[in-house]
Amino acid sequence: MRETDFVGGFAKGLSVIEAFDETRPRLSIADVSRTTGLDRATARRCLLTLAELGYADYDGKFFALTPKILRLGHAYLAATPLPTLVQPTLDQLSERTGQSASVSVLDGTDIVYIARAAQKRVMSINLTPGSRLPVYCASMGRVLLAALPEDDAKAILSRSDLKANTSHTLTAPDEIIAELRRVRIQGYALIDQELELGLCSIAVPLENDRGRIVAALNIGAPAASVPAAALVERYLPALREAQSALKQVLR
Amino acid sequence: MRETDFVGGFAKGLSVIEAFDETRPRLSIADVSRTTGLDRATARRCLLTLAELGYADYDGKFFALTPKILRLGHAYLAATPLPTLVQPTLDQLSERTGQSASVSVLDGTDIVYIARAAQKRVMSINLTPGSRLPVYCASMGRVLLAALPEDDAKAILSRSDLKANTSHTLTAPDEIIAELRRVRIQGYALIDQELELGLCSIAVPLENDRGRIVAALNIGAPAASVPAAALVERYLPALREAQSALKQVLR
DNA sequence: GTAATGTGTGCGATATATGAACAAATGTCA
DNA sequence: TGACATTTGTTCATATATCGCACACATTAC
Repeated sequence: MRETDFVGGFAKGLSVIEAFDETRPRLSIADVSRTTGLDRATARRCLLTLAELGYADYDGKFFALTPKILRLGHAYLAATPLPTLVQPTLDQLSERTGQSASVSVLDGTDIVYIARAAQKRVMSINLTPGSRLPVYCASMGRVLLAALPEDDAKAILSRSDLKANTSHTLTAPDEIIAELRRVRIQGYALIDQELELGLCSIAVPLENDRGRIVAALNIGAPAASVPAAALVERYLPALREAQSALKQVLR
Repeated sequence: MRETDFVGGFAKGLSVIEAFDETRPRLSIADVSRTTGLDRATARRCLLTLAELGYADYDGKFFALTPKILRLGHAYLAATPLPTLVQPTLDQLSERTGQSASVSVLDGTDIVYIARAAQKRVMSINLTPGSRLPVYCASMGRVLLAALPEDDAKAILSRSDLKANTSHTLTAPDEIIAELRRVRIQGYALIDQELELGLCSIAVPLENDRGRIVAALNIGAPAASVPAAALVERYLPALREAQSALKQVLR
C-alpha cells in the first residue's frame, strides 16, 4: 500500500472515538489530546466533526458519545453472518442446560462477544454482543489462543496485561502456555473463577466447514451451584453437540 | 463552527463504515463509492485505511468489517451510565413478568436498544443492545415521539419510511400523530402486531431526576399467550414500578 | 468483439495538520 | 484577596496531505 492510500484524518478520528471508555465517558479536548497523543488542535477538529455529525454531544466543555455511534459497531453485527447463524443453536443450548451460552471471536488481546443467550445474570459484569474480556483468563480466550500457532499465542500474551483478577487467575505466561497445550489435546478449556470469584465456564472451539477455527462457544455457570469439576460431565456433551451442529452451518 | 473545524476525511470514513449493513456485508470499492456518493478514489483510500488499521478485511476484491469495529460502538455502551444503571431493574422486571424487557433511546428515525433482559425469543428478529427498530411502529418509539414537541415528531415521521410490516401497522402520519396524543394522555404506548405478526408490546417513558424523558422502557410478549388488551392490566403496574424506581437512579 | 463495469495512478487545486502564539480560565500559595 | 503559574481552548501561517478528476488498464458481461 502506498503512503497516499491512507487517510490520516480518518485514522485519527477513529482513535478519538476509542479514547472514550467506561472510566472516561466525558472528555475535554485536552483529555482526548493526551490519551490519543494527537495535537490539541487536531483532537479539537475531530471532536467538533463528531459533534457536527451527531456522533457526540458537546456542552462547551466536555464531549460525550451519542447512541448514533452504535451504528458503527452495529454495522458489523448486522452485516456478519456468524451471529445470526449461531443464535438458534445458542438459544437451544442455553435452554437445555439452564445456563448462559455465548459465542466470541478474537480481537487483539481480547475476546469479543458476538452472540449470547443469557440465563439469570450470575456475573457482576453485564455481557452483551460487543462486550470484551481479556483473552488470557476467559475460557473462550483459552480455546482461541490454543487454536493459534504457539508463537502467535505467546505474542498476544506478551501484549496482554496479565493481572490476577482472583487468587485463581493464571498470570505466568509459561503456565498459560502449558494450559493451552492441555486445551489443545482435550479440545476444551475450563476456567475456574479466574475472571471473577464464583464464576466458572467451559468452552470449545467452533470450526467452519473447511475445518478452520473461527470462533469459540462457551457455557458459564455459578461456581456455587456447579463446581468446575462437574462442568465437563454435565455440559461438555451438549457443547459438543452444538459444536458439530454449527460446523455444518458455518463457512 | 468554522469551516476549517471539520475533518472531511473523518466524516467520509464514517460514512464508509455505515455503508455496510445486513444486506451488504461485503462491499467492493465501487459498491462503497455508489452507496456513499464518494469518489471511487476516496472510497478506496478510506477502505484501505480501515484495512490497514484492522477494522476491515480485504481479499483483494471485497472488504468486510472485522470485530475490531465493535470497539467503536462499545465505547458508547461502556461509557454511558444509562445501560449499567437500568440493567438491574430491567432484569428484575423481566423475571417478575416472565417476558422480555428493554430500554431504548431515540436516534433519528430509529429507536436504539441500549439494554435488554430477554426471555425466550419470540420474535424473528434478534434484539441486542445496539439493535435498531423504526420509531413509528415500536411501542418505545411511540413513547419517545410522544415526548417531543409535536412538530419534531412530525418531522421525524416525515423522514421515516412508513411501510406496513403487517396489516395492523399504522402508516398514515395523521393516524400516528393522533395515537401519540393518546399515548401522551395515557402515559404508555401499546403496540399490537404492528412490527411483526404475533408480537405485541407496551412501553412507558423514563424520566431522569429532573423530569426530562431520556429513554423508554418496554415489555414485549407473544400475542398468542398475551393478547394486546391484556398487556395493560397484566404488565403496566410492574412497568410503572420500574419506571419510578429508575427515576431515582437516572440523572 | 465490444460495451460495461471495476480498479489503480498521476496531478493540480484544495483542504488539513502542525506547533507556536495568544487569550481565557483555572489552580496555587502567601 | 491578589499575584503568579498552569492549564485549556482557540486562532493563525504555512508546510503537507488529501480530493476528485482524468486516464489507463483489467475484468466481466453480453
